[in-house]
Order: sequence, then structure tokens, then C-alpha cells
Amino acid sequence: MTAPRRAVLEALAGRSDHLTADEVSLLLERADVHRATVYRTLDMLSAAGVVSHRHTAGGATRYHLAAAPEGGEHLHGHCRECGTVAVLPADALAGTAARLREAAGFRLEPEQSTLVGLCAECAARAG
Amino acid sequence: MTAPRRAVLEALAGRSDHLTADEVSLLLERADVHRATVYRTLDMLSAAGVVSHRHTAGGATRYHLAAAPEGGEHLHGHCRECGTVAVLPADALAGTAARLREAAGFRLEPEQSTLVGLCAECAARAG
DNA sequence: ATGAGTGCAAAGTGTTTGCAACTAT
DNA sequence: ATAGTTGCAAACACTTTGCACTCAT
Repeated sequence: MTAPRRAVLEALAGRSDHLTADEVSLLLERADVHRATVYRTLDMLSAAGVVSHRHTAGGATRYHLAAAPEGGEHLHGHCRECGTVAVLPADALAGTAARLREAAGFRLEPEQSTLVGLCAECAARAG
Repeated sequence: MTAPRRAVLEALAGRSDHLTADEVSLLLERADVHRATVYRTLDMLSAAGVVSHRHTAGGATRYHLAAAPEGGEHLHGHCRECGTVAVLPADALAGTAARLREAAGFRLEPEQSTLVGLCAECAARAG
């Protein structure tokens, strides 16, 4: 473990999660960590399963720590109106996963999926 | 309706769907439709609800005609292994939608969501 | 010592925009 | 006539890569 990697992890742990690579990079500017390194590090942490990533609208990929120790498991909802990432109950896709498996042979990975819709505020505003 | 717009719609209708903007652009090269126009057109058709789009890994957004006339409704599964877009039963998220609404106030839009996982072939290969 | 990790700069995608010429209505 | 559409080229945002240097072990 090197300094830059520790720094990336700290950034993800410290701030509210779901950061883009560039946001992480910005947080680490003081620490002189290069953007390319941030990308490479996130990529590797992702492959190692330490962090999880997701492709959102606008083209930016967002990263966050995978499965926090104490029941931090959650799904991701992306509000198509305001862009927020909503944290949703982890078990919401259980039924769907079973259904897809038998119907199409598709093995769903709920943690990797992003559910699109309207967050509570925007839904209320939209009526 | 102008010629370029008709051409974009025809490209989406004619070929197997789920094309990237650039793929559409390639198909229309002969018709002298500029890439920028393709992007603008897809954007507009998307806003108009005629086509639906989805952000996949690799950063490319994929477009396809929304709700085909005869029961063409479907959900999208993205295989994280081979990158294919799998077509999944439209009702698979019904339970999830209800659950999220009551649990988090999140109003899920199933057609907009992409489910990530392994397609049948890759799941079989992975064991 | 040695192999992995890093900074840098440059290139690659995918997408958007300002503007002048054009076209459907 | 006029508002909307297109082509073009240039700009943007996000991400990846080759290479030489540095660092952890």
C-alpha cells in the first residue's frame, strides 16, 4: 500500500461517497496525486472489489466503497431530474434477480445496477 | 420532420436496436448526416419519448426505439463480461418499483434502468 | 535489486457548442 | 418570411496509455 492509494481510500471513506474520479482527484490535489493515478487506483480497487463503480448520466463514473462493514450494503437509484444518487434498500432486487434468472438466464448483480427514476423530492414536485 | 431525422429513426428501426450515437452516425454516413446532427436528433427524440437511451460501460450511450407498437416493451440487462445488452421481461421490476416507492419514496422508472450482471452465456461459462 | 506504482504529457473516446448557411412550414 | 434544422470545426469532459522515474519491499 502506497501513499496515493491510501489517500484515495481515505477520500472515498471520508467524504460522502459516490464521487467521480475527477472529484477524488480534486480532493487529492493538495496531496500531489495525479489524475492518472487516481483513475488507475480506482480501477484497481474496483477490480479488487474494494470499491464499486457505476456509470451515470453525463458520462462520469461514480465510485464508492463497496459493502461497508456494518450493513452498509445498498442499491443505487439515479434521479433523472436532479441527478442525485439515492441510497436504496439492498434487498429490493431480490425478487427481480430470481425472476430474471429463470426467465432469461440472466444473472443479475444488484450492487452493480443503477435504478433510474425520480428521487422522493422530485417525485413530490412532479406530482 | 426533416430528412436527417427520418434517417435516424429508420436506422434505429431497421437495424437491431441499442446502437450508440456513433454507430448510427456510421450508418448514416452515406446519407451525409453529420455526427453532431445525429447527437442532436437522438437527444431530441429522447426528450420527446420516441427513443430511449441508456449509459453503458465504456461511456457510450445506447439508443433504441421506445416501446415498440406490439408488446415490444422490455428491460435492459448489461452483461458486465461481454458487454451485450440483454432484453429482459418488462414486468421483472414491478415488485421492486412498489417496494422502493414505499421504502424510500423513490419512483422507479423501469424502462430507464439498466440491470447489470452476466448474460446467460457468460453466466454458464463462469459456472 | 527489482518489480510495482507514479507523474507527466499526449492521445483517444464520446459528446457538445457557436455560428453561418439552409429548409420546412 | 421566419423559426427551426443542419453542417462544420473547434471545444469539452472523461479516461487511457507510453515512458521514464521512483518507491516499497
